[in-house]
Amino acid sequence: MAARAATLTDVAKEAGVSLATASRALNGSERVVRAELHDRTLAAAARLGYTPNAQAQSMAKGSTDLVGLLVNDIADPYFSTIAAGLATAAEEHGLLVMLCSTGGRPERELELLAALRRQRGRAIVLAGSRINDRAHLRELAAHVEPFTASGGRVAAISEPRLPVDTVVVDNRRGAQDLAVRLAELGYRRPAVLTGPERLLVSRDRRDGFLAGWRKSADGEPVCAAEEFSRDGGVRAMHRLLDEHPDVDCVFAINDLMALGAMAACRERGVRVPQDVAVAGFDDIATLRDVTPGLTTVRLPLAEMGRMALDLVLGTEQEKPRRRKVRGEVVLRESTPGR
Amino acid sequence: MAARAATLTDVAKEAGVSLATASRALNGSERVVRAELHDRTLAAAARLGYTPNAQAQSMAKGSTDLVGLLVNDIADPYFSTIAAGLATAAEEHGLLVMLCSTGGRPERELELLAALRRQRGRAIVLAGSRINDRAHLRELAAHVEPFTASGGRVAAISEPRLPVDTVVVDNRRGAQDLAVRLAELGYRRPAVLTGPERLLVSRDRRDGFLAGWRKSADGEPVCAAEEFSRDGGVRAMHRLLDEHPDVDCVFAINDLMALGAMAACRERGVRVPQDVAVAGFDDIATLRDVTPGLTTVRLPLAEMGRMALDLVLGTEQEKPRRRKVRGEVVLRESTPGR
DNA sequence: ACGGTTTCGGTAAGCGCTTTCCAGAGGGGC
DNA sequence: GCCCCTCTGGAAAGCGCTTACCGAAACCGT
Repeated sequence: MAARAATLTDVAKEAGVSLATASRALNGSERVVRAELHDRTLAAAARLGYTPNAQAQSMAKGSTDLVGLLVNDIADPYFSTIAAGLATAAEEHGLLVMLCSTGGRPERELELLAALRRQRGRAIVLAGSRINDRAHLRELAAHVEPFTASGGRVAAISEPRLPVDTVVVDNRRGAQDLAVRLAELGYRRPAVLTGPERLLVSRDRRDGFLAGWRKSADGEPVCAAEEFSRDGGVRAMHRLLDEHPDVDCVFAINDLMALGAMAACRERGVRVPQDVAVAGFDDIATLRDVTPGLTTVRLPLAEMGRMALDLVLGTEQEKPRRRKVRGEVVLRESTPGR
Repeated sequence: MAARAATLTDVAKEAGVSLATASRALNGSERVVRAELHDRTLAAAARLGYTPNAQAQSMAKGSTDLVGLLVNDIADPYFSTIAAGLATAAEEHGLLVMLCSTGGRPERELELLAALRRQRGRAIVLAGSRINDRAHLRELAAHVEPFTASGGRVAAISEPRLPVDTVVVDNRRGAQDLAVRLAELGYRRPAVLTGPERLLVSRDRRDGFLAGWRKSADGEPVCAAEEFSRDGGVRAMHRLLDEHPDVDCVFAINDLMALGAMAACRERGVRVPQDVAVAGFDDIATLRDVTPGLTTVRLPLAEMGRMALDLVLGTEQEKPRRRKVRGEVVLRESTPGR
């Protein structure tokens, strides 16, 4: 049971070669080992069920093949799609991903960042939304700085608040485009279902929507803030319908909230889209088949994961790079127009 | 830039204490260090931005706080929900999760298992569906055996095909229960949309359904096999409607395929549930709001992740343990009955 | 006051690898 | 026949930590 795992020393002994030779035959590459010894070593390794100890290897080499990924919630399709994209890219580079879920808790984000730092990964990707909190941002930066200073690389997928390479989602612009389209479709009494104020995504999307709307139509959108989730969408929509039963279209800050909003409408017998139109943001794949088809702003989520890995693996630049990602409005049946 | 990260030796020097003292003050716990030296060390560490090197620590200690999780596809809500459950449990134990996505490719599964083994994690959880392939199963076992032999722990979430602790999903039973309920609801011309034959989940659910059906009604269900995904569901449903336009209810082997099936119906103007009823399996959270509400078999996915971690962290038993998970039929509007 | 027991720093031996450096063997050119 | 070079194996020095083990100092009871 607790028989120690076979070590390289064991293999060397078993094969009757030196430690150095065993290492070269099994893992190293530069130096050539005579065919006979080579085979003998491999045979011995197989016999003992030897697997190199990655920890020891990376200590000796001074580098790892780990990259860390920090997300808000891995069960959220937004993040799991990003993670999948990043994982695919990581595979191509022979890297292993350490995926950590913060649950949106800032303290936990710091803890996990520290843990990732301890692991001495080659790079870390921060995929959660930044929150509007100077103190937390400072602490984050305090972790990031020494990591990058000692050769680690960090990238973020979110708002460009950290001095690191960032895949910036143009949330304002996407929401603005959507607002313009909705106004063009003839809606006149809009509402916005937002997440918590401190979440930058939420703020940016709302502000973008407001800006777009003001540009193209009269009437100020009403807002309802709730938790950033399906259930938050339900609650926000109920409140909205209580307080402003006359709205004719609703922009939910993400698809999950939009889903909740539609569910709330169903509960009350409010018809979508006849009585009220609904739109979301993200274009979550599993939600492309809801009925009525949900109008949304498509984000290339998997691609964003890949981009972040590219940034973090590319050669370091003087200044943090910014890769902008634009969302594309996708009109579906939930907003047929008036 | 590439200035080496601060090491414990640096800290010790900076604080004017010995390496041992620094180690004890910062990481070790047993031995007490006089308050003055303790503070001096912490101050020095802070000044240098020191972070312990987890690799070195675990080499020295001979144990890690890593647990590996192998899934088929992290973008699939089935797996991401399991992953989230396991991650939550891992957090409570202070463990870090290395999440790897195999993409359903058996070779990749082996590669990743080897990689995880190299990392010398404390435990590994295999969450993919087993496939019906003796050779592959043997290779898998060949990796698992030496890992467990040297003190590593392994658990699986799937079919009990591997000699390791397993969270067994009673797929047959769940599908059988569903078949019985559908028969009771008065359906008479059933069909099954399955995934690839080699996937055990797929086979078990289909066989369970067939068994349940035969028990409770006449008429043999027709089957259509396709890829295990939303798009597979679309294709399977189209084929089914071409070849057997008279089916009155369809059981798709998972919710994603069911979603595809519903989409296919919509494309053709076939009404769900009036013309054909649809049911799925898993009860994916994001799909609970599709319309019509999808009848399905609920699996406690997050809980399963947690159970797997418990198994793998619990004390080792002589025999592999099996924790059975039953699915619970949830009837919704997609199967109102005839 | 003295042996025995704590208490607490420090020294050094690993943990499992990689890699530098050295040495011996063999080969080629003159 | 000798020197120099190439080729390949092995010895050993780390990589950054933890943790026996040792020894000095402080403290106890008698």
